[in-house]
Amino acid sequence: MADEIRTRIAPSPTGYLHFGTARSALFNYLFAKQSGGMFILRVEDTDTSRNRPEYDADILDSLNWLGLAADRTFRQSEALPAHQAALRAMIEADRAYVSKEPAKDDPSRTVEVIRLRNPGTKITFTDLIRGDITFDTGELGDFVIARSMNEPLYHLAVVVDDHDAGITHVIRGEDHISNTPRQILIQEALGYARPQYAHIPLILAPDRSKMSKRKHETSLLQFRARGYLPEAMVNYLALLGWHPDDDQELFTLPELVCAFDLSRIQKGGAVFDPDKLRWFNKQYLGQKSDAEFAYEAAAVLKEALAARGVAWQQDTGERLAPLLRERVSVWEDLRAEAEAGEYDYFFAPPALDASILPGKHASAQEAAAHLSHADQLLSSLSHDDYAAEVIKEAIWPYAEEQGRGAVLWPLRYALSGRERSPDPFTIIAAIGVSDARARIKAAISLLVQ
RNA sequence: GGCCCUAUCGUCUAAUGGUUAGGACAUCGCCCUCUCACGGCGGUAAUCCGGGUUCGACUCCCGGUAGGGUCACCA
Repeated sequence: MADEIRTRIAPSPTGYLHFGTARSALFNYLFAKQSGGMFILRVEDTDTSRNRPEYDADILDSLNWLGLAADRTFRQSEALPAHQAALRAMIEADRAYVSKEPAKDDPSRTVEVIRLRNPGTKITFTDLIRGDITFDTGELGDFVIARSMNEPLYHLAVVVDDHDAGITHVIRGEDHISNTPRQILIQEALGYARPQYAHIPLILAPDRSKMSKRKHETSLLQFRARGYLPEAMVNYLALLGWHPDDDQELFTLPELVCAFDLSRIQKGGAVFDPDKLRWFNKQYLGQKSDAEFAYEAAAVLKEALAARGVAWQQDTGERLAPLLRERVSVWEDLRAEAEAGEYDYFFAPPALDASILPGKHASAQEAAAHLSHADQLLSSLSHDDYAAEVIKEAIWPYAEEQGRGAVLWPLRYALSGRERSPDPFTIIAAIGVSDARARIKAAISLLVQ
């Protein structure tokens, strides 16, 4: 298919996959897929001094995790013969030449590098996002395209590989704009057709500088480990620099494929906003089935509680997990809260502070009386395992009559030992009636002593 | 510094000559409520500056200013 659209992403395995690269991958994927084209991954592994196998694996893992698996995968190092052939052709045609010059690291030694014979023309290319961009290539000089016949450099390798793979559209970060004229010069020396270019804006740090691995969290792996969902990542990244023609914000990957439009990509850089990512993550967490959510929440809780030595009870855990639905945006939040002891009281009686126990609406005496009455009401429930609604029905009329604050605060505090927590009925449903009554009795004795 | 790119609420953005400049996140307030969370309702908040062009500029042109990118025998 001569007019099939082919795009590519070309990361180098010198670090964990950066989410800027992930967004480039997403845009390339969307653009190719919406016309039934091909999305190609080329691992640029020619810098042997900086490559690491684990980074190579991480690129693949991360792309798969996002659902952006490539149709074909290449390693740039495999294309050395093609690079050499291109170099020979250029030298033969006198579009490049071997230059003997002092070595950079050791000027006393002479080396041979291969330089492009730069015609120094003005190059204008049409960027699909920014329009025509013109460079005067005379300023570039006869730049080096290979360290030797066996060591092609970036610009040469990119041009040859893109050509050989039949890449029709180069969609990449804005930081490559100034690389484009060099690559066009090489294309012209080789007699290759020019692909279409689209330079997408960069993802910026809050100070509007380029995100750096040093100062910011940029690896996709890290977001995954913190409990972000791939759907949220994809959705957020898509909207960072692109916008549909209406106000829709929630998109699945297939929906993005349909809605995506290169011409609606923003020109200016976009500041990464963790809060909005969290919001997206919450939306997708909310779409999980109850069973799936509870299973994953329980796993996070269990691990965190084990770390602080709190004995996990499976039945309580299973009743607690669904309650977390509206309280979690990202799994790491839940983990952090659990590790800080926020959920201990579901598994062990809390320590109580007698001065807080009565709350604002009741004296110590009144609170004790209310607790005692609540205990009595609970005693009418014959077994342990009731839904929160049933427990509420048992206690609510009394609370209405006596003042909700006066009854419910002491009750809730007696059960949780916390000034902030879910409502008492929910807690009782999770820990069981008999356990709840034991805590209430303990609270009463604290008040009357 | 040279070259290149960019410029709408705090942030992501909509509006491609005529809108009370719209939406989302964040934020604030109110409601719900024993507390927290969730939810509902509402508010604050923006066209970088200066010139043109035009009956009319967020929108087009020019000039400033600001920010960013890039200037390797790295990718």
